[in-house]
Amino acid sequence: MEALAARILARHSETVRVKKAHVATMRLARIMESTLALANRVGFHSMSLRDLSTESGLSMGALYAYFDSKETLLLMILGTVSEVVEEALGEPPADLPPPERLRWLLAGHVALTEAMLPWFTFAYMQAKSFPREARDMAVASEQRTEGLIAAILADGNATGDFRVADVEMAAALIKPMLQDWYVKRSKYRRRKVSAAAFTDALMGFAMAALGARASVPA
Amino acid sequence: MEALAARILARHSETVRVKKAHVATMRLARIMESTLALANRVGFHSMSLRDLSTESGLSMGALYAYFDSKETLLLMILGTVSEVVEEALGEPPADLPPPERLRWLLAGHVALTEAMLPWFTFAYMQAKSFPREARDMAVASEQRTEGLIAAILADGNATGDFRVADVEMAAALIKPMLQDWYVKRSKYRRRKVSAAAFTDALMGFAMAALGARASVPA
DNA sequence: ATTTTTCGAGCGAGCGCTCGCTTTATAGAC
DNA sequence: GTCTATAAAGCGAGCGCTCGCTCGAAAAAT
Repeated sequence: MEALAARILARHSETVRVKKAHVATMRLARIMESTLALANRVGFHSMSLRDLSTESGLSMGALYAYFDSKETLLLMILGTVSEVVEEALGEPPADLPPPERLRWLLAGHVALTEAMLPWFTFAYMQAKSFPREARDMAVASEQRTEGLIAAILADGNATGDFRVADVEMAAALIKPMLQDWYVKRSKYRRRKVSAAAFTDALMGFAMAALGARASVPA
Repeated sequence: MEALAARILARHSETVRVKKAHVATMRLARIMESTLALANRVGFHSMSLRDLSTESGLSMGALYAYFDSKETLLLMILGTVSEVVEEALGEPPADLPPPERLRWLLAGHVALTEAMLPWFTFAYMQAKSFPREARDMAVASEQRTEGLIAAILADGNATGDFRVADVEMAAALIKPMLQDWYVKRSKYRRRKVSAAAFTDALMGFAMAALGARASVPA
């Protein structure tokens, strides 16, 4: 969490008015934690900054030393999510054959959303009904993920590992399944499905649908 | 739209204070139209009743003759959606073999969400961050859909049409693909994917993943 | 003439955000 | 170590404004 706060501080150094980095990082971490908890409970829009003040233990004035508007607070979170996704999944290992590269991507996405669950649920749920910039950022990040899937499918068609008629459509169908892991997290928790079990099921489902010649070992 | 308004009137006859049915139906239809348009643009919570007053052409006071609170307005929409889903898809034709019954369900769901797109996007996007009753209603409706899929898969396993290891998991993966049609409607519109094309792609994808012995004709 | 429907100014509450002030941390002089 | 000057960080009442909602009166329908 503090590592993520440090990233935010680096990216928004101009709007954060607190000068000592270690203080700013610690407080930002607490602000993010409180914001995610509150916003995922009642929605970002319904979360008042007085609520956030109470939850985080900082005064109204102190909060505004870390962001200059509620929208900036929103962009801090969305920016962090898309940045982390790009870093963790943006360059699939080209040396792996497509089926294993697909598993790498799916497993990585599941692991990442598991580790940063409140961040991803926030980005998915809140971004829709908010200002242009915020929504564009969320849409771009989703398209990026879909593009990563499509690229692997196209490669797999070329190598003969997959037999996919419409690469874009297949990627468009795989992505919502992948997202379901964090969008409907409580459903899988209730059914006691582990991250590994979900990844295996999704991978098996996708491989069969993609006309893969043989299944890939876990 | 007026047919849907008539249903709402029947279900909320106690809160609607306007007595003449034809007046109430017409106004309710306009209120629903305006609400869906506004809420899908800026979010239900951000939509003020003054906005709704302007958009619908009714005064603040007139609006409150049709619902007693903003939350009731929300429940009117969510209730209509789950009611319509249950009526249209609640009883799959038992005489069809499982693969064709699956196609019936998927095609029906796509057609229904296509015909009532703003209603479904509203239910999906807004319900999350709202009062208990509203959220429970949305969750129950989604579980119902997933249950309908699972029942068909189980039947297909019994007849030998499908070879599905985990029926619940397979249904859990198919549903988000199905929902993607209306949740990400603009994506498919941009790519010029028709409802029929989407249904075919989804059906083909699912059948392959379910280990079906042969494909089903459209 | 009476009921039915619509109207919109107005209410109190709560919103995002500001700003004059207090408290806390830091650093040089002795 | 102690004192003190200065900067850094935090505070919270209060601003202007919009919100959901009400209600007495006007308008329309019967």
